[in-house]
Amino acid sequence: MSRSAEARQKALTAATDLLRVRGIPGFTVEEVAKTSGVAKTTIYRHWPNADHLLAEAVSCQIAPLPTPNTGSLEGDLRAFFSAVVPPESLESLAQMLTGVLYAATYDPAIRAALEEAVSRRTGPIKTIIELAQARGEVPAYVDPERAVDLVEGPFLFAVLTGRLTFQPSEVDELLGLIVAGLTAVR
Amino acid sequence: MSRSAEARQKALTAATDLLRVRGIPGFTVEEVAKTSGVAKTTIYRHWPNADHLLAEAVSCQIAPLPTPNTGSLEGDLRAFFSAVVPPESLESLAQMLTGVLYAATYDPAIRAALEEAVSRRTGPIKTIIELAQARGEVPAYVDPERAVDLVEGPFLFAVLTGRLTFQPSEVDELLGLIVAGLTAVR
Amino acid sequence: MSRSAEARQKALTAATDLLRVRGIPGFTVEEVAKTSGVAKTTIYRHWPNADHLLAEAVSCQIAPLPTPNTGSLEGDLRAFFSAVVPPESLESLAQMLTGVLYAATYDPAIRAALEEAVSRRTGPIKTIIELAQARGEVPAYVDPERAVDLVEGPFLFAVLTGRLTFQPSEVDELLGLIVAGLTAVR
Amino acid sequence: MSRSAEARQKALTAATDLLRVRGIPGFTVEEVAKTSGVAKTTIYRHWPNADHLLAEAVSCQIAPLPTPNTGSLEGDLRAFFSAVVPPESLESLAQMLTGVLYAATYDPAIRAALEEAVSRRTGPIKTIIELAQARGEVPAYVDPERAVDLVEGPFLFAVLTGRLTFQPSEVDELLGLIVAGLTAVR
DNA sequence: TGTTAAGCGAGACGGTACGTCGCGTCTTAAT
DNA sequence: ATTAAGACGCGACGTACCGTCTCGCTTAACA
Repeated sequence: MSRSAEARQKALTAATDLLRVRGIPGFTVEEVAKTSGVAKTTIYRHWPNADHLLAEAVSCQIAPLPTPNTGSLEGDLRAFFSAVVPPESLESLAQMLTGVLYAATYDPAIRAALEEAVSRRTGPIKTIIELAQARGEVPAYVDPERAVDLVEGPFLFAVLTGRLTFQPSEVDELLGLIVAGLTAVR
Repeated sequence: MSRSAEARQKALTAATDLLRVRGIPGFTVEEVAKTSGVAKTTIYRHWPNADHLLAEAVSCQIAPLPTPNTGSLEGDLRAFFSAVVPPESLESLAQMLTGVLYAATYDPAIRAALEEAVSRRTGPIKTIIELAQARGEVPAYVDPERAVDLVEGPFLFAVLTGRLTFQPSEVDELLGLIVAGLTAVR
Repeated sequence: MSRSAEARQKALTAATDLLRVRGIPGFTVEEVAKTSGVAKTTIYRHWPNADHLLAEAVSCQIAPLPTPNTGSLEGDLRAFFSAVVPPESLESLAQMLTGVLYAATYDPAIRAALEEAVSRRTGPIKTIIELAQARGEVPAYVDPERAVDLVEGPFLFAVLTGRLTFQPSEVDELLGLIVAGLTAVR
Repeated sequence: MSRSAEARQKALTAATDLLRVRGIPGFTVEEVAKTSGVAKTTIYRHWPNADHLLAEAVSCQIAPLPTPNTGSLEGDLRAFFSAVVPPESLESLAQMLTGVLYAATYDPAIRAALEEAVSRRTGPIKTIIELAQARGEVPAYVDPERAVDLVEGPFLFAVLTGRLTFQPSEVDELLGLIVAGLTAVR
């Protein structure tokens, strides 16, 4: 690994760790520099400002996602969410989510990074929907984009408002409503 | 109005204006003090820190919400959303939302204020659901809490990811899916 | 003493000490802040930048100067220089002098401060010259400004080039030449 | 010219130009490297640090000096100073002088270089003095070193304090006093 | 004439200090 | 007793140069 890439990686790792341990309020370029052994200057050579580093640190905490294919919409979604869910703490998840969502509102580059990260989630979901449409489970007139809103939205809302504990029963209930919405023919 | 209340009001008004004009990144206690003519000290006497002032400034931008009663679930929801929606700019809405959501993750008081604000929205929706259940439109076993997630979530998600322009057709489509989900009997 | 003046004084004292101990290369706003207990921000509230603080620290190391009146030019100058001379180390004197002289070349405000400090020295000398002219020791056509150049210059040059140890014999010799120059009638 | 010498020369030329155009505050190894096309690494291979490069850049702006021989002390000195004087701007002269004088205070190598440059001036002057002593114009007991202080000092002082415009009348006046000091028998 | 080692450019790195911004606290004088 | 005014301590920001460190590539001298 090139010298440059090594420094970058060390900084990013330290940033990710720091983020996990101290959360966004404790996330500081100065601290990242100190713990990583990478000079602050170098960090700023790789990221234009603290928020960008934060965004990448958040983004690289999002695991790569599977695109299950169980044969039914409900099975696929259930598989997807059971694969995705479990962060150590929902609160720190909420904090990171909101922190980055916020930063994205005033920085186009962060917004772009966020979109990329989001699409890593929405992509599989869209595929799931389209497979279901191919099978006839979901009517063809349903716009997959909106379907994604319907699938992701309720979970996001529940997490951000702190009203979801991600107990299986809750997830089941939500998924049931969502699947019903998608499969009902009108 | 008491002298104290007057200062508080002036500060809050200035804060709200500042928030609207410059957004969260430009929202500063120092600036609020300057534009309002209220001393910084005084502001800190009324709010424990900047985020609390911000939270209140955001919260008082949220208009009081109606609880429509059109006789059908779809009608009620449509009425509700058409009454609520369109702020000047979706972007500034997203910014304020994320900003406060973020602040709420590390400050319990703000979290409480946020919950209060959120419940001003979720309350009417819950009522709408319960009315629909009373009419038999929505099965009784549906937990109104989860129903609220289903109703609010998709819109929030679409707004935060910048994928909703709130054109009537989009809103219709989403509402269609949501209503289908809620009314389907399984 | 007002709070503000107190902070200023503490910073200035620390700056002066630091300058004496570590010289100009070790003179740092950050260090002044640390040793004085005055916040860096506050230092910058009192001085526009590091050089200005430096200039003041130097300037306040220059003791107030007497204007002797012994009745003869040579006696006056001898008294003046014997009162002024002995800094702990000629090297640190040279360093401070050159440092400030240099800073003055690119900063008008420092130049002004320097001029003030210089005039604290040139003033008494000019007076000495004028007294000597009144007594007839020095011809009337001699411009006191030039006379000051003649009096101060050789010492400055010798100090800056490190060729003066300020042994009495050296000083005597220089003063002898200077007095001769001033008193000769042409 | 060897490849190495060529790079050295290019760097030095660029340094000199940069110094003339932007003065010491704008004098930067980085900028020298950029404008000269010589890599920073190479520059550091030729000079141990920025100050040494600066010193050499200054030093090579000092023209070689004549040792006039007009037959009289006053004539010689007048010839010497008229040959030397007028740089484009006295201010930039003062800046370079003070800058190097300052650097010399904390770096022995620069001090040595400075001494060399200074001696290029003091040498001729000393010769002038000694010739004058041989002719009997200047008493034998005068130490040529001190005489040099007397000759150079006033001009240096006047330049550094910005009180000399080098108009002929000023120079004449100073020279008059200096010559008087040197030739007076006591 | 081919080989090799010294020297070069390019450019990132660790580091120190800079000067700035905003926070939340504190003091003082006026209302 | 509460306010306006404004300085303060603090922590982090992002920047500028410093002097160092690989890295390939050139080039000149030696085999």
